[in-house]
Amino acid sequence: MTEPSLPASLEALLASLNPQQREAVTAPPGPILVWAGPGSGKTRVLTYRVAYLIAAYGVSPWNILAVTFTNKAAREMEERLEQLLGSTRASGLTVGTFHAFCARLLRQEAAYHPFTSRFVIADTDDQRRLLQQAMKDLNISEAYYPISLVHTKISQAKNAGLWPEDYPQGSPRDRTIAKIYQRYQALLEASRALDFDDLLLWAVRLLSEYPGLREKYARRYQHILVDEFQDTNTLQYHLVRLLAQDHRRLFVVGDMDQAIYRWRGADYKNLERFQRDFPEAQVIPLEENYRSTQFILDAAMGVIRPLHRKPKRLYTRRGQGRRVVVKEVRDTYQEATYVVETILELVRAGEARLGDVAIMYRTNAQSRVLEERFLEYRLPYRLVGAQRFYGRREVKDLLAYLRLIYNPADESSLLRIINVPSRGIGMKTLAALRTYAQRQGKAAGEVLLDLAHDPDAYHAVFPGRMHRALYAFAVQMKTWQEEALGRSPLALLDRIIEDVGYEAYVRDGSEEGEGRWENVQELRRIASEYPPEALEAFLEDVALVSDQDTLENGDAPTLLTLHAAKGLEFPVVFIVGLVEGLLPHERSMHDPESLNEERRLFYVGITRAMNRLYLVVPRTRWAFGVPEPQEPSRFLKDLPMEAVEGDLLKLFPELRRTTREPSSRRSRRGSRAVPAYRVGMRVRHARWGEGTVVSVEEAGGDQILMVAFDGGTTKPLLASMAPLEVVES
DNA sequence: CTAGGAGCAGTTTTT
DNA sequence: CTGCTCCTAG
Repeated sequence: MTEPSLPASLEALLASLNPQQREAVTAPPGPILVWAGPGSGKTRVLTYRVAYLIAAYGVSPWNILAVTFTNKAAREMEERLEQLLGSTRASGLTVGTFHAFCARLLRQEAAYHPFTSRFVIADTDDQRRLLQQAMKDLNISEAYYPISLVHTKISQAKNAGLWPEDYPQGSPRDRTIAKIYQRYQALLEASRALDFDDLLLWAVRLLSEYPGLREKYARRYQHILVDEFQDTNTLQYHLVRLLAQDHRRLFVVGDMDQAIYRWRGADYKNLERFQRDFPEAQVIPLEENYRSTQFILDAAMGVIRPLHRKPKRLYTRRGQGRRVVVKEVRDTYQEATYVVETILELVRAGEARLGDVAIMYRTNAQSRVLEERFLEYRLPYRLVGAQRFYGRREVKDLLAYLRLIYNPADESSLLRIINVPSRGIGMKTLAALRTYAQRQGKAAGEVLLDLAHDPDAYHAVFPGRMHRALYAFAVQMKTWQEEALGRSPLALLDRIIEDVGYEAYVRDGSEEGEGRWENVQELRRIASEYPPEALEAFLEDVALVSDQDTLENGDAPTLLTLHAAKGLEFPVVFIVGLVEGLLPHERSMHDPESLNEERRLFYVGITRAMNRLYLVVPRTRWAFGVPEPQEPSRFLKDLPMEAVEGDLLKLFPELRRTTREPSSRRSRRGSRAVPAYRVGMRVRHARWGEGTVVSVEEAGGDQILMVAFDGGTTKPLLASMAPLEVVES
């Protein structure tokens, strides 16, 4: 490509970037890896990069694919580009999550897979249901193979790109899981449903198996950009590589320290894989932080420090700012009170508005106590979490109706609502229907449609009472399906609510019933945003909503998990429940890699804060109604004392001594830090000469090393004390 | 077939 | 303390 000529508007835009950002935005098309620290303006860089490609190189938006981590991020990028380029020049761009992109591809290319374009996306509930069914079919006991375990195993296999026939057959257990996996896939296929992982798995299969198809997409997407690359999984990486391997115009942005989705198959090693597959890639770091004040960055560096050989540098020009507050409280109730009272103080002092504040926690369950306190104080709040809404029974019921109308083969939706509200179709009737359907090789929903069409033919199949109950429902279903064409999702929804008497069913006079009815209204509101004929889009969107997508604008504090906080920023951040067992979570404590991930999660939380950061430690937590004493999180010990005020020393009296020791690891800032030693490193000792580190044991913030010196002796050494330097890492 | 009660098990993070 | 499954009586 020739040297681009720039419109004046773009010149001005580039002038607003720092040199590293500008380098990333204007780098000649090719493989590019941007190492973006927190708050370094990576969203801006991504957006401007797209704008630059369009404006400077004349690339058509049609030829650009940008993969974002959430739908919200996709929407924001589109809006920003429209502002930058005008809606005409920005239109035609493909932006979205991996899942959304794959779903679109699979609808487009229905000829290449067995699902037809009218497939539904199986959510976690559906997956459980189908797994249950699969195991029942195979006579496998849930006692030995808990659904959750089987689900995890299968999901992991899929995310590694393994089909049932590829599943490792090592142990008897593996063979059993492979069998379940196979049956589960068959059930999905019969329901014309794909689970979340299938979207990726099938997309990658089609692109790998059909070179023509791959070329078609690779030719269309001449430029590919991927955000949050450290959290891509193997399949996603394959997908990107399939599309970019020829033209190699692949722009990825990532930060290993923010890798927090290993548990769902993400692998930050994809960053290394990328550099191996695209050795000519230009690597551009974004180092300056524009978000946080220095004390907050110091805290972040302290926490992430043990994961690095070399200390990580994060710097800002925003000044030191206020110290990070560490607060010890008696229990989670006092914790909630502290959070609310502190917010009120900040607001009263004019230091923050309600909407500036975020409260982050490790597990969703922790939000409850906080919510209660907000209600008590009559303070508004925003709760982030898609499951919170879309997981509700009434919402799932109504969506199941819509899904069934869209795809009558959708067995789990049928099972869900065929007797909700109850219409006399019980276990017996249902069993008869399913047995018959199975014998006919049809889906139960399709049998029902047929029954509605020709009831007389079924008198021999279903005895009197059964026939009547099934027929009544079948007719409704058929009517809805005929009406679905040309109707808007909202109109259809209203029709269903009306026909089945869903309002009376939900509003049983209780307060809870009113709450559920409100949820129905909220679902109607969401549906109302879709035009006629948009049932498919509506169903797909609600299936793929991310937590962040539910974050609305408004002047109220935000409650969210640390995972959901990724990519966001807030002037004031509280991180609550900083105790052993929650952060790090007890289920992550026994595996070093998971433990590191918990540490990164804390790092992500800290780096969301712009001006004020509060870390709260409740010393008691109620588990199953019983008080449990809590130990403060081990990660707090890594906070640099100078950046912190409050109860840190009260929580860890032993830190007091350590600070005074000039030779200790946590010595004064600015003095040479002791490196984090790792097995295999080459080191030089003042007395013993060079050697290799053969083992490392973490010990109270220090390391005990065994070093095999080249002279033949092996010595134990304390990292902070020994006159050691690293020769080669 | 439904409703209601007793008894039970269980808490990570999410597309 | 919850939310679920299982069981029994109408």
